[in-house]
Amino acid sequence: MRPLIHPAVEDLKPEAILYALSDPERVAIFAQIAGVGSTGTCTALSNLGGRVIPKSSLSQHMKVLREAGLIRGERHGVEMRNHSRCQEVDKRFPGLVAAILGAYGRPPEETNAG
Amino acid sequence: MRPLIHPAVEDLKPEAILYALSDPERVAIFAQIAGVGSTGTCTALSNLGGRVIPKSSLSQHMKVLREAGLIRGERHGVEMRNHSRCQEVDKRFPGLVAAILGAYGRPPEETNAG
DNA sequence: TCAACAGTTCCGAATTTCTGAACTATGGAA
DNA sequence: TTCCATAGTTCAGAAATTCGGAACTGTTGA
Repeated sequence: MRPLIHPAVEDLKPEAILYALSDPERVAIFAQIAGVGSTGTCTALSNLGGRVIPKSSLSQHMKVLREAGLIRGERHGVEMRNHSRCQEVDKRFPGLVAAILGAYGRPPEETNAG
Repeated sequence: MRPLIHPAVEDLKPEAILYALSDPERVAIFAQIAGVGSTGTCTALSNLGGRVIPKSSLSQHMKVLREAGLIRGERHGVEMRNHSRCQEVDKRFPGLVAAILGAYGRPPEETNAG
């Protein structure tokens, strides 16, 4: 198992963030993680919006979000807990994540974006 | 030659906009078009940032930007003039384009974004 | 009618994405 | 320890997408 990659704030790339959030399924995952009261485990995320996401696909989605710098994953025993890095991203690219979630109709006030 | 497709404001999709702007080459093209004093023709856009973009690739990039609703293309005689639809997009998704261009280090004040 | 020009479409090669199957890592029970 | 269950990752082949040279379309002017 390779170690997880979490880019430093100064290494965040707009193109990676935009690409990660150009997929509605990843946006749903990210919004869930950024939302309040989510455990952010893959199990909790595998059935968003009615479709069951295969776990290999979900793992790839998480990797894309992680390597874009949007979420941070930490192993806790057998499970992985994911939480958003909105505040760090917002420091680097002010208003970006909030504007994107807003465009998708995911009000930033339900998350910690912005 | 198929007619050009320009989605109506109410049909704009965030995922298409994010995808279109997740490629730095397309961002450079879009910023050039959104910038002041650009003719917006393909010829004027084929040599941005030092690399010569093959014209078939450029045509595809323009199509992606057009169908995302970010630019509008109009035939004028033999050439195509492209101009940005920032103001329309901003009405639908306030602050989105400005935040994205800002993240790429393309100050919105040099364009008509936002 | 012809040539030049601006851009589009075609199509094969290269790259990327998707997902079932196999695998790794951790924790708990016996 | 050994075995099993759980959570997620990695592999690998199929499907889809992207890239770009060549051929093409449509317009203008000679």
